[in-house]
Amino acid sequence: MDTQDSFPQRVYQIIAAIPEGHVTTYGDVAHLAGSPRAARQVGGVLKRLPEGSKLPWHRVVNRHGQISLTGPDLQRQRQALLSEGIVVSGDGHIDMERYRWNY
DNA sequence: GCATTGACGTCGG
DNA sequence: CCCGACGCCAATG
Repeated sequence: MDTQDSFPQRVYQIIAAIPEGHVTTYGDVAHLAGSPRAARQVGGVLKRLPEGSKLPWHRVVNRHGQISLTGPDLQRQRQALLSEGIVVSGDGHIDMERYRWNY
């Protein structure tokens, strides 16, 4: 067990705390993780997510309320969000005023 | 330990 | 409103 609350581990906990049907931004997660300027790192960590992680990484979008991913990954995230009852445009636009969540 | 990368954010034109 | 450039910070090689 890693008693060290390293950055990625904190990110995991924060994302795991996002209620279903809601989303948050990389900047918010980074801020909650203790580094408000490490928004890139949040994405970097999620990109290299270890296999088996059940984290709802699809509930994390950029501050524009749009999915930052591209290609098949974008569509995968979009489908996941739709499955949670979140309305997502074909380009990945989400109504942040309605779904944005923060601790 | 150094150099490169990147699922972001903010500013300027 | 759209595009380009810079900055930030931690992970990865």
